[in-house]
Amino acid sequence: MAASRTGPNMTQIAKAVGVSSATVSNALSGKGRVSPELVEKIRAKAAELGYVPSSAGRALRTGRSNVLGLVLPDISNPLFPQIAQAMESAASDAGYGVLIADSRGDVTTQTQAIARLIERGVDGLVVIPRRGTRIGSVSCPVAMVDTPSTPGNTVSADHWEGGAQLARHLLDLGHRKFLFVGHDRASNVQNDRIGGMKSALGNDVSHETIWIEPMLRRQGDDASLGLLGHVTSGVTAIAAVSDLHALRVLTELQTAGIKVPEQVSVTGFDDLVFAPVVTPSLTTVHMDMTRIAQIAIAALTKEIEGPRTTTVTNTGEIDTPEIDHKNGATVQQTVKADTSKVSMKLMVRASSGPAASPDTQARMEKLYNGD
Amino acid sequence: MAASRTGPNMTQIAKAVGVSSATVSNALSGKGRVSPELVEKIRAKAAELGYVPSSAGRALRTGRSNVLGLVLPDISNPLFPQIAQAMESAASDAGYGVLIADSRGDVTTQTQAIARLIERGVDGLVVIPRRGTRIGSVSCPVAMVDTPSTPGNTVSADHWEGGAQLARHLLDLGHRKFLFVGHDRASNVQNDRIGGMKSALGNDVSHETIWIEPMLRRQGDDASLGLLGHVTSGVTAIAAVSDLHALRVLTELQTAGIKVPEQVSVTGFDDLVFAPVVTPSLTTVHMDMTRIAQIAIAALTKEIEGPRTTTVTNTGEIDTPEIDHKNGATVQQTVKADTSKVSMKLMVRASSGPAASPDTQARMEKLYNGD
DNA sequence: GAACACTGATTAAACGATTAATCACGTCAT
DNA sequence: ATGACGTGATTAATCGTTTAATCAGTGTTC
Repeated sequence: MAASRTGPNMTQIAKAVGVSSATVSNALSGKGRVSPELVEKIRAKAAELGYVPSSAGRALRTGRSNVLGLVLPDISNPLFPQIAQAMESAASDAGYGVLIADSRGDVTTQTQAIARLIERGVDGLVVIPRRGTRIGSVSCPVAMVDTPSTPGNTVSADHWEGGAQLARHLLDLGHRKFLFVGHDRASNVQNDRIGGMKSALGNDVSHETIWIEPMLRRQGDDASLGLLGHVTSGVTAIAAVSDLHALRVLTELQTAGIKVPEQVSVTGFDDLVFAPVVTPSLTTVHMDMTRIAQIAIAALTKEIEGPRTTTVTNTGEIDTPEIDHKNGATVQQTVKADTSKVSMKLMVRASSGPAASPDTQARMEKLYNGD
Repeated sequence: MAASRTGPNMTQIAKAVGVSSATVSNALSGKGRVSPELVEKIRAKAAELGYVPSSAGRALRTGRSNVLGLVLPDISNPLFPQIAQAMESAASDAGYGVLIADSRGDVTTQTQAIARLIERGVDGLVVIPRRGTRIGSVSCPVAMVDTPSTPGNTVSADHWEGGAQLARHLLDLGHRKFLFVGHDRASNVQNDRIGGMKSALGNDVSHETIWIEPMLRRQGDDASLGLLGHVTSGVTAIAAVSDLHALRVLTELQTAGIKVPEQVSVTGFDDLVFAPVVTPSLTTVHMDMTRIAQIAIAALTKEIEGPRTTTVTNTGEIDTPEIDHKNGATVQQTVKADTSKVSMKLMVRASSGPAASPDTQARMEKLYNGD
């Protein structure tokens, strides 16, 4: 039950062409000194035989697998498809494969998942941490994607500024009484988003925040959020920290007979796949995952291909100046080494509209309640 | 810039304990003949030094990478998280890692993605094909996950039977006029689901099918589905082929002031993450992805670890009888070698209810239209 | 014309784990 | 006592690629 390799290897090509295997290696990689004609001949023979380099052999020799690990907090997160797609694409462009690991929302599992990836020999990790978990020291470069306010973050969307944009949009529409809907107090992302929204509000604006997760835990998964009460007391804008929760809000309001956006505006975050297809389509804030992924991958590959070989062995300089000439291929943008944030994009759709005046509101309410 | 391995290797352990590296290998793998005391000593030393086996070295020698490739039609598919999670989990239990590849909905890209995975040395592939694409011959075992009616399918949910279950549920509630909402005529999955639903209907039941994708192409992405017309003409049950489309239907109806499920029942498929959290919560049909993944992975690992080493070299027997004693670890259920289907589970929630009688319906309609 | 540089190729040694073949040694039966 | 056998370990080859070191030529230069 030995190695079940199918195709030919370098030695076979070498024999077929009549040269040494080193020459084949040099010809195919373009590294050593090989005459142009020979390069062409070797290329042709390799193609003819359907040669596929053995990643195992290469990995063993070079010490690099050209595979990155993607550690996800909870794959069932609806934002995950976007993340995975963007990361896979960026990694693929940079010549890397992506090995996934799901931490199922659990910190212990996350640690195990990371360990498994390391054992598989990944060259680096992209970690989207569970609720701002710190990652213990690992033996390979790590890029964290969380929020700018998380220590150790490498790159992320500027959730705060995205929140501010959204709030300004709602302010412009005349809204002065806000309800923020969060899921989980411990989430850095959610706190940033709500913080950003609050920061844009003036003194004449009132706001309140409710958290879904504790409500569900107390009252069961199908608990009502009691939005009707808030609407009756004058709230005209409900901003959820995710489209998923915005959807919950939207349908709860619609079932209660409240018109969106005529009576209440509803907004979300993330621009999930369903945001444009619901009625009314959801005003939300879009993350440029493609760019985030590019930056994360670029930061990682730079560190992998750069000088600092292992963990923290060398104490001295941290600067890595002379390595930007070789990767003129994929990501052109400058990549801030330390931590960078990518701005979000407001997507104005149909679920946000002018604030109803208190009069209008009272009238409509009467219409619906008193039949 | 040589290999940047961090930890110790077998030779170092061997030296530290005072034995040969072969003994270390045997001790850690439990394969050769090593005295129990020595095994313990080697184990201890390995743990002490923090030994992590080199997957590259092992892969090179054994010819197996212990990595599987997961080829997805379109990562942005909202069902993908479930798939990826289930596959990762099943693969991980079987000792395999999962390398992802996105084909971005394109057949050419899919071929390239598969090629990249092969180059990375995957031991097998799980392919969720784009619209029943046939996979060209590849040099490693492949498990296809599509529909039972697709040739070459390995395992899938029994979409047909799931559709039948759902239709029976709606029939039991008294519905006699159905509207099916599909997205794309070319999808095997969607055809199976609709076919299954139709198969359960009797002669006294009328039904019609609309397809979203052509409508969007003609009228733009925010096109209305014109559901109001169907409802006016007596449809009481609208069954979409996916929760995503069911959500579209639901919110369009709600916006039009039609009560769900009082006037119209709405159902979906897939039990996507938002299905339980919208109001009314969505009646849908759940896929047992965990089981599907287990079967797919088991089929794959069986073929990988089994006798048939490469592609189609041997013409004779396809039976592989004597290899079921060694995998008594993870998946206990018997795995049908050829093609197997996993039954779906009806999730009855709030969006489906008793059919309104024609009278009731007319009355409610009057109430809403004539105010 | 001899030292020298340059070019285009080869040699051989890794990388780390696995494993068939072998060996030393003690036990046991004949 | 001698050959057979079993046990616990070692030896050495192998997987396929990369690369530093080396080498044989061919011009070049003073």
